[in-house]
Amino acid sequence: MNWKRTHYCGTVNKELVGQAVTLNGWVNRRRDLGGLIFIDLRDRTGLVQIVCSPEVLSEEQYRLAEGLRQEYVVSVSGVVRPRPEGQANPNLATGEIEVDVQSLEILAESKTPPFPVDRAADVDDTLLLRYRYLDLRRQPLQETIAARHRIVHYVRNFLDSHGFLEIETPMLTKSTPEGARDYIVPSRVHHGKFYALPQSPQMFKQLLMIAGFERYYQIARCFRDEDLRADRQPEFTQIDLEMSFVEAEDIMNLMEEMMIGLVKAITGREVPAPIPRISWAEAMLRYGSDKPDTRFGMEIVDVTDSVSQSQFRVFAAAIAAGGVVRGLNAKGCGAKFSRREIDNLVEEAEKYGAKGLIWINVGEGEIKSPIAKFLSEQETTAILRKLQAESGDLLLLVADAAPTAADVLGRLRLSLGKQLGLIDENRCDFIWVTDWPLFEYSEEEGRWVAAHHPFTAPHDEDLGILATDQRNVRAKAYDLVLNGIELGGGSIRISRKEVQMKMFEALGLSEAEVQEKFGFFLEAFEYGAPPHGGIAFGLDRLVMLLTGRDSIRDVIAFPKTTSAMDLMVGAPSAVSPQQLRELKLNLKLEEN
RNA sequence: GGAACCGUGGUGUAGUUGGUUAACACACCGGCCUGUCACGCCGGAGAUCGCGGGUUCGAGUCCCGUCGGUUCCGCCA
Repeated sequence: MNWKRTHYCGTVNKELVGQAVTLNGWVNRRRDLGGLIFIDLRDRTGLVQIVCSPEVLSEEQYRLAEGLRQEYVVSVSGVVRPRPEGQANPNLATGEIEVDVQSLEILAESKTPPFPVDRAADVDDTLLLRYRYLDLRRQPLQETIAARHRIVHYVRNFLDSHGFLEIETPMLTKSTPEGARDYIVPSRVHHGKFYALPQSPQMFKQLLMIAGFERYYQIARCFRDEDLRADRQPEFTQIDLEMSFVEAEDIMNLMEEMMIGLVKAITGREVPAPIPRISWAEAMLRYGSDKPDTRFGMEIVDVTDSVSQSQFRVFAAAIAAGGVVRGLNAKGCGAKFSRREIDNLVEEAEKYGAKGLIWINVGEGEIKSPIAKFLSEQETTAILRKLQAESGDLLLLVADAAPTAADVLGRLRLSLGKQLGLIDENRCDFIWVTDWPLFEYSEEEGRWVAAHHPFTAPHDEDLGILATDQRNVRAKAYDLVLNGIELGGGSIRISRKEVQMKMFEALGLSEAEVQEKFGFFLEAFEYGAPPHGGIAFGLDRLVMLLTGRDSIRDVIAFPKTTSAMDLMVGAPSAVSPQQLRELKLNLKLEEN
């Protein structure tokens, strides 16, 4: 018997009635009625019912059919026929027909699976991950992994049609000082020396620009040895690209064309072009976040000017220290919230790092607030006007240093937006956040560090203050944000050596350090580096959003647990003494 | 590094105030069953309650530790 399939299970339909077909697949479920056996046969396209009848099959073949169990792999040949009157199954795409089996072959038996493969059950993750190949057989994961393929395929086609070349870069590379903790790999040939797995192909893609490829991309695996989250794995994939002879505009325009097309292709949704843009400073002011969720309003308003002369000590002290007073209007919550609920908001704000949260409950012609008596008539009126307060509203104010006020109100805004059901889950709100600060101050290290990475170009107008006024240097950097989630970011890079040297100087790196870490890179810039820039998107997060999953593990075929273990293969694991000897490594494990 | 929640037959759960025989459904095994589709009916097997220690006459239950999972903070672009 030839066991090779002529059709896929999920594609057998009425048009094939009367035709002989051969199907391959797994036994999803069997219903043995004694003298008649129904089997749902499953392959990656779906299910189809096959019928084994003693009137058609030989005794030997029927006995084979009786022995079938879940997850057996079989090949069946038979004739497609309509189901009898009233026996159609509307829940099945192939529910109007069935296959009358004439011969069957067991290609592989299966042990009873450790968890049900054929139906949704909330099984312990440990078990699902240990038997990941069985979990992957289930419909939702099959669909997600297939969607991931379609997304990558779309991106490859798009970039190919725009002249990009897919070029691989090394996985065994060099540890760099800035950024995340590296995964390191010992060298056997060079004792005591280590490779690092790339956190991103950043320097390589810039070198490819210097090499004259002009347009590069890569579906690049990246590694960061940091603690995991629902949306963070230690190895993840970036859609990474770089272009020469372009400005930020060019990259953003091309990328929004790609993203809008991708969303259309995968979800069928129309996203209107152009994607709105907002500067980082404005995003922080209005949304209190560098990745604003623009699916709802409730924007933050600065009222510092209105209370600059205030006698109220909390306001006066914050302003005297160079801080701000900002607030947001929780529409209708004044009338709706109990005192208890308002107190919870205060507590929440304190958890986010605020010294306190001032609330004003706006009533009909009067206000209720613990600070009502400290504010002058004019101040109150100005605050109400700026926040467009109406009767029934609840105003929430924070007086603090600008970054803290922004952060606290930004988080409160998101939390209230969720709590009040203001977020329309069906919306697909992209926004570009541009003009990021080039530096941020690291309290831990007591110096300015690169906000993005040290190759990001500053704005031309800010070149003069590069090493003197780090706080106010803006970068030619842009992030693409979708529904409050950062999808990716990039920048125009520094392409002149003297600017790069000034950048390192501003970061407080010594000449020797620069030579040791980046010498090869700087040298390349002496041989004709074109102006260039690029961007990288987190593929896993993108797939997660486009398929509506809520964990990155659902979009990676073989993911790791929150403690960075692969429960299927059992990694990480000990290595043999022989391997350690070759590497000249001694383990000095601390007791307990 | 820190916090919270979870861990009971193969799977999902129940298990009262600590009380002696750990319950239910599905899956599994055997029998019956020719139109099922979460097939049905009858019967059966299957658990040292994640692991270690403690309190107690007695621990699935209380306490401590530990391992594993998940979520969050720190960390991470």
